[in-house]
Amino acid sequence: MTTVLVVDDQPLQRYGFRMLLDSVPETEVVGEAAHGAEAVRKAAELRPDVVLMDVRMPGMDGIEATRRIVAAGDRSRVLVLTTFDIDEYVYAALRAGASGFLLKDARPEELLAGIRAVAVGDAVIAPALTRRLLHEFARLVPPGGDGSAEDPRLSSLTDREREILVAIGKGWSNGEIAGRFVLSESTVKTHVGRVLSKIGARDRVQAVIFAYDHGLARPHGG
Amino acid sequence: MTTVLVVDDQPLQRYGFRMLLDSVPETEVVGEAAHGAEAVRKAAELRPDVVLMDVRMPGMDGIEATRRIVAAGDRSRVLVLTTFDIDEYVYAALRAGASGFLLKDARPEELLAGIRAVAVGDAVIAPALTRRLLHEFARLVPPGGDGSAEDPRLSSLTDREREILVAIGKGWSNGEIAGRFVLSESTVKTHVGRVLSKIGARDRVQAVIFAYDHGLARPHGG
DNA sequence: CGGCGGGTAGTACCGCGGTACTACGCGCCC
DNA sequence: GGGCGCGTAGTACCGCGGTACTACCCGCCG
Repeated sequence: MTTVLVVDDQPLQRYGFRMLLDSVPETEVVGEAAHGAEAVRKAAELRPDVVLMDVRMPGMDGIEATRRIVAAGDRSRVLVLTTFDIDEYVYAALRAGASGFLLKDARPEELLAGIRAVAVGDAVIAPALTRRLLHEFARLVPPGGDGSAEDPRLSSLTDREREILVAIGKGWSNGEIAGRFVLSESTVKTHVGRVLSKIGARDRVQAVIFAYDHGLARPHGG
Repeated sequence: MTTVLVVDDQPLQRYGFRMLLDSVPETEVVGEAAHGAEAVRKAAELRPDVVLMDVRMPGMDGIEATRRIVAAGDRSRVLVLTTFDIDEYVYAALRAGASGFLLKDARPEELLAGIRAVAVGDAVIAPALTRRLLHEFARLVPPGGDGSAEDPRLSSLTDREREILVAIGKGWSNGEIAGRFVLSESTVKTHVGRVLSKIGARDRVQAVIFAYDHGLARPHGG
């Protein structure tokens, strides 16, 4: 038996969910909440297996409520529902720790399957959203090692030049690079010049951008 | 009617898929391939709506075959199947352009639902994999704009300064920024100087790095 | 042997970038 | 009114960065 907390500011919507979930033996609605604050409170009190969370609500929205419920660490999984598949909602919800994201136009069996999956620790994403999520994901995953053809400009760099480019990507000045690599600044300048010419960059600023775009430099966040 | 090309090195496995897919009216297996090279060839020849692709195969593997089929641009969608949910497979497959990734232990209706979704342009991920994918995704998605506390250095920037920082992140020179923003170069220098001082960067190179690390500049790939 | 790619190093030149400082118009608020 | 934040603009200065060109050493290969 999977216990569910239904969060939505529209009573009729909550009623619909309750009818659906209580109509099957495996799920049971143990509570309802009309806004984020109430959701957080009831989640802590009722400790449901799954929280069915609407995004758009007056006061505290579903994203913030999700963040707090997940942060509370009561093992409740949050399945976010929304009418609109706005990208920001999806990313924000996932970052907030949601275990799933479905559209309200999902068929009943899809919703039930989603709740089942979430309840056992899996995650679900509406197929229509998955496509964009994957596209975004592929863009974010660092290239390399997966066999995809490397940019010819990158391949044209010698090992040394690649090191120099990485160093540029760290924000080091020519003098700093010379120091760390135990080289003369003249040599560094020679390398830098060759790197810029090979990758088609006008100056080291564009080289940094190139390095980031090609995975030679990685965000260190914060 | 959805046409499907089944790719697997094991004849018995192909037989199973064909039986399943031909047992329902909405899908039809129009061809089979035993390895990557054959898959690429037959995909170009038969132009199926969906390619059901095994990962592990002798010779050209499913990933490389996926890459080539997608690159061919024949509008065939690739649904990758594997027995093992090795992370690298998933990421590599998605980067290769696969529209979906399912485990072979999926229930028949799940597989059919997956093919349906892929055929109409959506994407599917096995729930068990989705969880890890989301976790990874949340890690990769840059902070900012989603409610999480923003870096105080970033918040201290005025709107104008933020625009300037973005422009720096594009690799523009002061002169170019002045031209595009219709400003004098002096003004740009003033802004740049303030930006550098506020974010604690020594020069515009480090500003670019800051911009990337904080999601103000985004890779444009390639 | 000679040639070539790669790494190292130097000199000379110039311009963009960054800093310091001043200045003014504007909207806002006490 | 006076102050303040913000955006705008200017002048002056200097140094790092980028370019052009030359040069030498090393390992490899035809």
